[in-house]
Amino acid sequence: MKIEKLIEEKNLKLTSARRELLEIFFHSAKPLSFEDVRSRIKMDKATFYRNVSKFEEQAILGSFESNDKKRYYELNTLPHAHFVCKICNGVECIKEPFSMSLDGYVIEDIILKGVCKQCNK
Amino acid sequence: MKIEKLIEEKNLKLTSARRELLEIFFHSAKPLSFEDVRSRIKMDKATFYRNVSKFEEQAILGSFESNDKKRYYELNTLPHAHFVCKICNGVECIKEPFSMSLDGYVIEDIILKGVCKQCNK
DNA sequence: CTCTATGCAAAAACTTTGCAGGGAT
DNA sequence: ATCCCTGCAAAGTTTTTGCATAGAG
Repeated sequence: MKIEKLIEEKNLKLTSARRELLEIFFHSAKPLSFEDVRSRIKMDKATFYRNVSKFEEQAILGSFESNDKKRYYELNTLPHAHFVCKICNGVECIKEPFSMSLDGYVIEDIILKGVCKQCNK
Repeated sequence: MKIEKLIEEKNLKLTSARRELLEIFFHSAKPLSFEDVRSRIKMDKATFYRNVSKFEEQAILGSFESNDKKRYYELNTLPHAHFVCKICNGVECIKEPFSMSLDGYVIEDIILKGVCKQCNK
């Protein structure tokens, strides 16, 4: 199974906390904050943050800071942009691939801020 | 002078704290955090945050959350993108205008994340 | 058995709020 | 004189760290 493989490749120990955490990310279409994860499973915040940090170091997860002072994490898949709504604070992945270039800079992520479809009605 | 005019237009009182704060923003090429402002003038954090919030309500300032958990503020000028470096946490304004559109969404700001020119060497 | 991971509690970092006194109009 | 603004202190939020115990390999 992919979780076992992923953990083994990175020389980490597969604990039940890590399995549950990765399961959640594998099944989520959106980036998730600690609060989001916590609403799905009981996990100590220290365990959450230590694990997502480790997973980021290992390039399993990526993250960004939203408008609401929370950090959102997601699996490192294809590069794509994110949309953060300033009304509802919702976070969405934008499928369309981005291609923006700036001499001398490495662009790894794009965060678009504004008003989402829902709140725009 | 423009500061007096701006404050009067918005029906606010012109205090010395507000004058100093706006002077700093008028003379800065980059968005600034409380820490940045604090290194230039002595101002209580409550005063800083209450003022920048008020200025944001009045559309005098705009802001965004960076990678370092700090909020950066700047004068509301022409829409432009920002670059946040994940190595040095530096924030820069990107002059080139952006044009990105997504059906149903209102895009007001774009934050590019990655590695800046300096750190890329 | 050894070494890393977990959970709890306390601390850290940034921002917000309450309150009494001060200043702008 | 009135009403808004300021500074200090305390509280609120999210994330990090210390430490003893538990669990994976």
